[in-house]
Amino acid sequence: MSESAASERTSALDHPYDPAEVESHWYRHWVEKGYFTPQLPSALDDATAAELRKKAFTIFIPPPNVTGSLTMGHVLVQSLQDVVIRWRRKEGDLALWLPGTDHAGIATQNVVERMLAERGRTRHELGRDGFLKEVWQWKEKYGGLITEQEKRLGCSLDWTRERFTMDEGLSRAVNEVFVRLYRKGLVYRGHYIVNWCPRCLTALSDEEVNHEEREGQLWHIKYPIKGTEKFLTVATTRPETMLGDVAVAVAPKDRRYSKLVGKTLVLPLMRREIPVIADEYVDPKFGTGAVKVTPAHDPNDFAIGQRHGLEPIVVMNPDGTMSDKAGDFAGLDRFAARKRVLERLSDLGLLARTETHKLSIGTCDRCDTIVEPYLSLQWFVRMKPLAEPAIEAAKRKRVKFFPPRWTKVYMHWMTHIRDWCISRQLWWGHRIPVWYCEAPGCNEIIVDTTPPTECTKCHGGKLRQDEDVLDTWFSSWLWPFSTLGWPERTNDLRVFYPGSLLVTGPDIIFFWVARMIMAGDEFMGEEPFPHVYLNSIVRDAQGRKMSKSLGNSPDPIEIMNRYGADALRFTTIFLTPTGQDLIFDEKRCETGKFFANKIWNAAKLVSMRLGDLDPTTVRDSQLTLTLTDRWIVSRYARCVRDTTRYLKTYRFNDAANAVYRFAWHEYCDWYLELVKPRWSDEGAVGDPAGARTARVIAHRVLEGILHLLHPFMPFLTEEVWQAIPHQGESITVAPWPKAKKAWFDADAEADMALLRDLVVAVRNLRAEMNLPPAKMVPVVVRGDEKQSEKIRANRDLLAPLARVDQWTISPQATRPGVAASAVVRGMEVWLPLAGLVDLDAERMRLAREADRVLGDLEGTRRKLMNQDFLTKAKKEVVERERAKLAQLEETVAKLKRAEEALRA
RNA sequence: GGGCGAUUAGCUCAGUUGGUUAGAGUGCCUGCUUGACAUGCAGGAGGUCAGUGGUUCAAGUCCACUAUCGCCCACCA
Repeated sequence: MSESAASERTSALDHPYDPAEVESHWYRHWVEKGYFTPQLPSALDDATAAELRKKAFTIFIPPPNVTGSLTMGHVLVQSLQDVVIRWRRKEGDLALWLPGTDHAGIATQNVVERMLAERGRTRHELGRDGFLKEVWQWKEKYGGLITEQEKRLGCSLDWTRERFTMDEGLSRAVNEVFVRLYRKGLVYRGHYIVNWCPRCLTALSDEEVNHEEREGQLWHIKYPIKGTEKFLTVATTRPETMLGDVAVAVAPKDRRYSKLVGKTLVLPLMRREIPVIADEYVDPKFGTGAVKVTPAHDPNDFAIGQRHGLEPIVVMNPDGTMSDKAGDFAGLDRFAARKRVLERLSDLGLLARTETHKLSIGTCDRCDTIVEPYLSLQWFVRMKPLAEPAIEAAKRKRVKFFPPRWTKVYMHWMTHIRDWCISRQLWWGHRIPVWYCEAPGCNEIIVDTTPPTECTKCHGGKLRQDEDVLDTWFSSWLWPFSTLGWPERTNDLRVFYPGSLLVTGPDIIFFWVARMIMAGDEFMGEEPFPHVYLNSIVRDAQGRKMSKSLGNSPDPIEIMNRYGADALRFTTIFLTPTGQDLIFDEKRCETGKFFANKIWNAAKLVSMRLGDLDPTTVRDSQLTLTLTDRWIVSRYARCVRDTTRYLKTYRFNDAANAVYRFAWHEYCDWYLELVKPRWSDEGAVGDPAGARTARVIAHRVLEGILHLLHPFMPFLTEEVWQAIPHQGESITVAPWPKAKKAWFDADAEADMALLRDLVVAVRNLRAEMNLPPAKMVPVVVRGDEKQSEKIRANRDLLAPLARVDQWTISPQATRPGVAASAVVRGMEVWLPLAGLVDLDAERMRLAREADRVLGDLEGTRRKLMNQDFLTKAKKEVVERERAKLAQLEETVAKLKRAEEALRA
């Protein structure tokens, strides 16, 4: 490398670390270079496809809502995926991370309707087409916000393959799936009780309803028995539904009521005559043992009604007001009606009593309105047949969950699966591909992927498409293959399906994960991914889930502005516990920022000291490794091995931790400090080979750290890597480090541990004695031959770290008069400090230390006196205890001697 | 009503198949403008591992029960 290049290089790091600057330009560069876009040949024969398939590593992003903006939850999920995909890319895989957004039917429609409301308009004024035009406009304008934020975060997504669930291609897949399932008899239409949101005015699936336990009331109402003065008392939590009662049911074997079965009651307030029937469903022990039957407003009652041939009466309108079938109460809101009904019953003396009662209440996932069980005509998917292969997949471990406990949650839902209500009374979404012939008397239903021009039966041209759209998740569950071009057998589909990993929150296991597995099995014959990693839920310092509505989620963009995207990513992952929730506090981002700064400065130091040496051209044979070099190389190898291993098992925080600890506390704190004297210019004069080695090793390990850190901190690592000597055009695509076996050096690690302990002991003594750091001290060490030899050989290395100017090291060394002392690995270490030592304080310190050791010694001694331990414990454990005992006894003796010496 | 998870330093968490003195980050205390970094360096204090009982030579780790907190599932009106 030339002079000028070298100085240019140095200047790149020659200013303080500024994340905003570092993160401002790389993303565009990466995208322009196409690093995130795996290329396939346009003509792809099967053999080549199979080859590429082996190299492919695919992650499908959980598509965020187009209405969304980045939350801390997204930051965590996206960062985790980016870590994996960047790591796999560096490992040489054909890595695809496919981006996109979800049209989010209800959520988006709500947002746009709110916007219209601000302009004083409603969607009904605009009409269906006009409204949809508004939504698309809105989507064009704001739909890109979250994807821009993903770029800011550094997500290495392939934007050339970006998808939206309402894209033409994905819509085709949706229609195809609907039609196939219909023809297989797995999609059907019918009148059933569904969850109805009176605010959103649509049906919901069971998963879109949240159940909350609330304190409510159980009202006991007296129904007069026709032709008598007597009553039959029923209990209910929703008295307004009595207006739609068509019967009262009792348990068949309930003696109390057996005489009443078949008799007629007069429904209060409605004066309708209804029968008393017997049905197994009724639990005689609950309430009064008599149940009012309202088939149009309760799923159980609906079933009872069907068994007994009772006609349901719908007493409520879709918006939650009472219908014209509700007599005097028509037009009242359901809760006003409830109050009124109770008042009237009370006036009539028909309210027997009221008791408090815990009940679970269903609310709309989107708007929190209390959901109403409501009889209506909807489309459903028969789920049992789809669930079977998906259950097998988990049983046979073709799909594995991380952490594994989520498997149970998945299995429980799968084995208790119920049919999926997929029609929504909305405008924004995939229109159901069903047409009804309007020719008089025809009634033909046409289900097809493309709009028919005439009736298949009567050839009439008057066709009306079903008004409803499909549940948002009906497109999301196809995501892993619809995004790749299915139903066409595209090259992308052949190479990238199935994917490799899914990362998502446990809250959408049912909504999305389970359904994707079912769709994969059904339409591709193969599960969409072998591994599902469920990430932590992000909570605030008080442990509350971070959410928009609570307003307790900080804006990630602001955090990035303050700390940097790298810091945010690193911190989030560093903090996320495997399988537990993440408690996030913005201030913690300092961890990441300070670490980035540390790396920056270490690189600056190394870069400065390299001078005009280009370490990438130096061969191993030109190096002469010292103990320090061998040690850091060995520790580095360990770090590479550990980090890679943690990534493989999705222990992301451990991976981040491993790099952090090694880079900071081994490489910076010890290695760089240890080599400083060697690679200084003076050192180079005396020992040019040694100086070169120190520079090259420092550079190599630094570069290795950058590689390991790159998935976590992409911007910083690219900037620094580009600023130091390197080969290749981007760290993004430079190979992931491999730990060579030969790098592991147990001897070097053991020797360094001894030297480190000694340095720490001396520092410790200095601190206890309140010696200023500038003051140099003499040190006397008495250890065995081997220890003395090691220390003597490396004393120049230790001198600057321990601030020692004069060493006495020998097995025969003696106490130098008045001294502070310590025992390290059996070695006695003295700081001769006549006049400086506070004798009393030092004696007390030694006594305390001896006490502590004595405690351990007692425990060990007791163990070794236990006959059972000696005979039953493993031999090496006993041996270890014996060695420990000897060592402890020696240490105590030495400490005692030191203490006594101070008495004299 | 079922199921799951958590309980280890002031705070947030590690702690593999039981086996040296239970670790890390952060916070706290002390001392340092040591030519990369005060976003730093060095040193230190701080824990009866929620409780009880059991298995074992040996339990933070395995088993049972209890307590507290959190989450999920469930059509008792």
